[in-house]
Amino acid sequence: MNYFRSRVVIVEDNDAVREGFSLIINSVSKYYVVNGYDNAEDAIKNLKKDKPEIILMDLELPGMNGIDAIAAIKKMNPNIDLIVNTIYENSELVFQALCAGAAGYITKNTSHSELLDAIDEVINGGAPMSSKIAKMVVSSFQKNPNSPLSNRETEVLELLSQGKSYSMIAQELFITKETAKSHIKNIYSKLQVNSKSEAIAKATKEKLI
Amino acid sequence: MNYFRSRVVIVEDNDAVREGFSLIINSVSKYYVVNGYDNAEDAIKNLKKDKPEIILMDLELPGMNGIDAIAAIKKMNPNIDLIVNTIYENSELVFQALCAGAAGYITKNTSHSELLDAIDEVINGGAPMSSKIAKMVVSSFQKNPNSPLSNRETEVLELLSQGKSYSMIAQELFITKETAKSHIKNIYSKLQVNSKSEAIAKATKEKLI
DNA sequence: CTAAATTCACCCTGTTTGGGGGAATTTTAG
DNA sequence: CTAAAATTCCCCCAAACAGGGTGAATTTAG
Repeated sequence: MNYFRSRVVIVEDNDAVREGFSLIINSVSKYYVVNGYDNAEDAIKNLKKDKPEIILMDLELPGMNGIDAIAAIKKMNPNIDLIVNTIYENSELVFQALCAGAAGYITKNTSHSELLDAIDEVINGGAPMSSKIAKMVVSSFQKNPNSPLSNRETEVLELLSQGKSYSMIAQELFITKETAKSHIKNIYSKLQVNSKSEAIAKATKEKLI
Repeated sequence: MNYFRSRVVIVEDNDAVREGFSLIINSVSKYYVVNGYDNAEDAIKNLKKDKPEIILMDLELPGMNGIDAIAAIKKMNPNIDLIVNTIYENSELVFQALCAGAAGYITKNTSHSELLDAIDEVINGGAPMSSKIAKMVVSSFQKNPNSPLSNRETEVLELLSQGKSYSMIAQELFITKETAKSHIKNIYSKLQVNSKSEAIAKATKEKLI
């Protein structure tokens, strides 16, 4: 009778929490917790046997950390959807987890029904996120409004970041190469860098472009 | 008695849809639709008078388009939260809207209760997104698994993208400058580019790094 | 085990970039 | 109106980069 239930694996080092999740998830007929692990290594070792469609993953684990585990699992089987479930709302961790391949990221203050909603979401091809996480993710697209660069400088930097040379930039902006160079010099001085790629790196990091 | 109700403005060119939204939003005591517009220009003109906390914005509008309107409104008052409400699930538009400053993005097949939930979400500092949109946004963080580059080449490219020079890359990887150069030449050939910044631009676009 | 791919290394030459100046005109903000 | 910022243009020189070619040791995949 488990033929039509989605297979879920839980990786969570706190036994009480892990067993709690199991009960919640098994309480609905759509899902079925095939196994729970208190570390990533064991979960990975049994991947082929467990054949989960979904993994609920803690980040703070003994031994291999959750981020590396996500990358490893995604490499073994890209079809598995991983939902991070952690106390951390630290932006570094969130982006690392998503880059590693997490499909969703929910924090531990989530209610039982929201946990089940999150699983429903990934099953339906969505990306469940807690409120704060979603905000962080969306904000990461938005430019820094306090850019030290002038409009023209930003325009030049934008073209630089597209891989354009001085002369190509000059052409596109209908100015001479020397003027483009002058803008670039000013950009370097404002950003305190001294090369194209450094400028692009810094501008990307600070969301100036 | 409207003192404690959040002020909402609706920008939507379809009269029936706009009036429908008004009814739904006004049906809950937390919100209050101060005004509805069938174009962005009028909405912007009346921003100071309307003083909305939230704007529900269509993208397909006569005259100024929704993306530019979002940017303009955010520039005038960064505190206003904009929720895009559109039929488009096109990735270009989604990212443009978020880059312009949208706090949320929901598609038009959303139910009345989900619309109200979305407004609740932004009020609480979240970023409401339809399922597909959230997936697109999260996927945008993930690397392309079919990179033509070798591991070493990816490593070199990563350092390039951080603004490092040939010699710095050589140092960090414990190889000679000439070897680093050799890798970079191979990268250029594989990506069909011929400069650092072009390589970075292409690699970023194709999510190779 | 063999072929292919990756990693490493060197040389030479021409182009692009970066750092140092200086200077005029137009816009913007107080 | 006026001072500051932004935008435009120019020159010279040194350093970094790109393109060409060559060759060998080491891993990886079939």
